[in-house]
Amino acid sequence: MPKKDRQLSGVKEIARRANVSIGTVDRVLHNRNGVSPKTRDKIKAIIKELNYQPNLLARRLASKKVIHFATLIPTVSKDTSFWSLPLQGILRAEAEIQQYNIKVDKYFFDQDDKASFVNQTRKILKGKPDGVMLSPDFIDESTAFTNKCSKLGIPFVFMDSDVEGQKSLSYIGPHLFDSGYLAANLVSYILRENESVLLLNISQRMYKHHHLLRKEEGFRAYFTDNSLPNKITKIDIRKGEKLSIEREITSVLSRNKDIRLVFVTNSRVSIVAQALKKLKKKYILIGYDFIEENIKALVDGDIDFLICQKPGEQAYKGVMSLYQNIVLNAPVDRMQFMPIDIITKENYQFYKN
Amino acid sequence: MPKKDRQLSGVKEIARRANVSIGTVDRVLHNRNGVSPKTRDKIKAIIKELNYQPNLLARRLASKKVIHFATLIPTVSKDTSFWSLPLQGILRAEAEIQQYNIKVDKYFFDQDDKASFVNQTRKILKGKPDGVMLSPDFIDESTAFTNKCSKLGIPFVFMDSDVEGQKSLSYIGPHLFDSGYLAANLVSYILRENESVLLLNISQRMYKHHHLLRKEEGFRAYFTDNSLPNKITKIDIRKGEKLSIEREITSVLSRNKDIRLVFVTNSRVSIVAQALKKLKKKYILIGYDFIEENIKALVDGDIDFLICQKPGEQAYKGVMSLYQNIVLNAPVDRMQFMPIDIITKENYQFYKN
DNA sequence: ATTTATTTCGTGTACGTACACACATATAAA
DNA sequence: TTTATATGTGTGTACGTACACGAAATAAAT
Repeated sequence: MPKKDRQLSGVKEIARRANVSIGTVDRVLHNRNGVSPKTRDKIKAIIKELNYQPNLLARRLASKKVIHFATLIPTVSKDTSFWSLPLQGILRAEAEIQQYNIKVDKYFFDQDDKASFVNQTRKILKGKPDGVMLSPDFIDESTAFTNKCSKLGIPFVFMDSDVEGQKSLSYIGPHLFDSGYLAANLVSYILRENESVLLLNISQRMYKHHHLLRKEEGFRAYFTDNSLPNKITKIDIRKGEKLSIEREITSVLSRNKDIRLVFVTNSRVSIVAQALKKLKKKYILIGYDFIEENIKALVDGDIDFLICQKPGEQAYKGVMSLYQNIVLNAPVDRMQFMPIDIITKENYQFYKN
Repeated sequence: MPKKDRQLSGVKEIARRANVSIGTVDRVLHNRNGVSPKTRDKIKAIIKELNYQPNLLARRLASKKVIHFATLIPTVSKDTSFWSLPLQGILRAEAEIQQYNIKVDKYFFDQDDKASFVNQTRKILKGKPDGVMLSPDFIDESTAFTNKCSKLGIPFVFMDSDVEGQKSLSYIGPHLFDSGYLAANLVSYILRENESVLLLNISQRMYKHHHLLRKEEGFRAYFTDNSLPNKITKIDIRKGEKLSIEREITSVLSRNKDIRLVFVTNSRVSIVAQALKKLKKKYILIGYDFIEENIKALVDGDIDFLICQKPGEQAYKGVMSLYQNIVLNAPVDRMQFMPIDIITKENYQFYKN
């Protein structure tokens, strides 16, 4: 009886009911030609009637064709090693699903070169992938790209940062607002009433600025929600070289003697650490991301807290979400926010990414 | 070359290297006897060397044996239809995975009868399931049960409520504290300064009380965090019958004329709605759960807000998590908090569970 | 009518694993 | 020495689907 149950669907059963061979059923299932309209309609009707759901495991096993995923992330650059972890996550996911005849084509772009991004998206489309995961750093260009994907029926997921309004399968990354909010919560425990905060938005890249703003919003929201009395001094730094950054910071700090805590809204915090080190006064320093330079500064006591999002996990989940959805046809959460972790000198060694 | 790549692992390759047949390899893989210690060791070494990962798709396809999941949730009782939605979620998950030779055995217990719970857990263990999903309503009994599961190597997931400290695969359910916090946020928009709140914990079942307390904590935390001036009057009601509930409520309200908003920490809110209806004064009423009685009261304007957690989704995810982990061997998030939704008269019809 | 295209369909093999069965060899009992 | 019983190993078929190949049926051309 259980045997029969299973037999009751499947190509064989369809073939039996339609008085044809499974080969013919297979042809209509894949919209291949070589089937007369009459039998095609008949088979289609039976498929509908039985509500046939192909066995995805068997399908993947038997299929000759390789499924291609494309990933598009920044290259690991000198000024931040951030992207090496996501790459590892991608590799880990690939190792896991490669046995199912899935290949992950890895594309990289230069964060400072919009053209390289566009260039890579072109290459990706040329490769006709079955799914795409990208870090949509350049918003307009990402939008143009994912629009094309939508048109071509290629599912895509965003990682690390989101572009709202796009029909992405999923977003996997930090909840920017919340992570700013959390940072402020941390700050509230540390700061005394008469002390104030320096909030630093350091980004050469204009297009990334809205990320920082989200975090800033969250940060300020906490202050408002809890009516904290502390002043927040904010400066935007658009330069790249250390020296001018240091100069700006030193200048602000000398003007605002009540500042005891510096909050950097992104991973550039290690540069700030170096700047603060040269000053006599000891500042509390909070910033983002579990990257080499920052860990080093954390160990040295030059950074007090790092707020992290397991970047490797993010990328891993991104690829696996494609697998879940495309291969296994399983639903995937539209929003997959990564947990927000607080890393200190004491616990960083236990932080597995 | 790609063909070879795939060939390079798999039982066939192992067999080739060990100069045995795949049958023998199969025997060591499954720890079946009938293999000489010498060849067994040899094969084991090769398996390790190749870091052989069985093709799970093929395995499931070929396996004769049915995988059994057991689910344990309350029966749909008269006083709350809450559990019909999770049941539907379970059914939906089952429909999706049943083609992979997976069966879901559904067990139910009476929420008012601890013995029935214990009884069902016994039955479950007798059935030797490959995975279990349960709503751990009775904490001690659940702990005893899941401890046995751990000992037997049976993975389990908690749904709807969590028991901390257990080695569960995952918890899928609401974030109780946050949902209370959110409720308070809602309240803060509604209440004027001189008005106050009535907080109602209605539960006959003592063991469920800590759930309500978590929500209450969250609720109060928001008031503290934002230093809201409004008074919170709280009463615990331990009765079951409507009449005495109504009497208690009426009594408190008559004593506290400044109350304009009633917050019920669970799904029993529809009973409160009926009580409030009889009074002249119009109260704002907020409660929990998308169940029939509550929806009706919502439509009638007797409840203003319902805070929900997509109970069907919860159960669906619970079963699917077992599938992910046990069948596909994919990692599963330890904590899967459901989004907290706010339902009103205006949007309830669009709330798909 | 016969040949030749063309359309339509069936058959066989493969994917990687599970498992029943058959067979061989070795050891024990007759 | 023969028969029985372990013990070890190989072979074949199945799971549900994909796809190449070839056969049959039909249509078009001669």
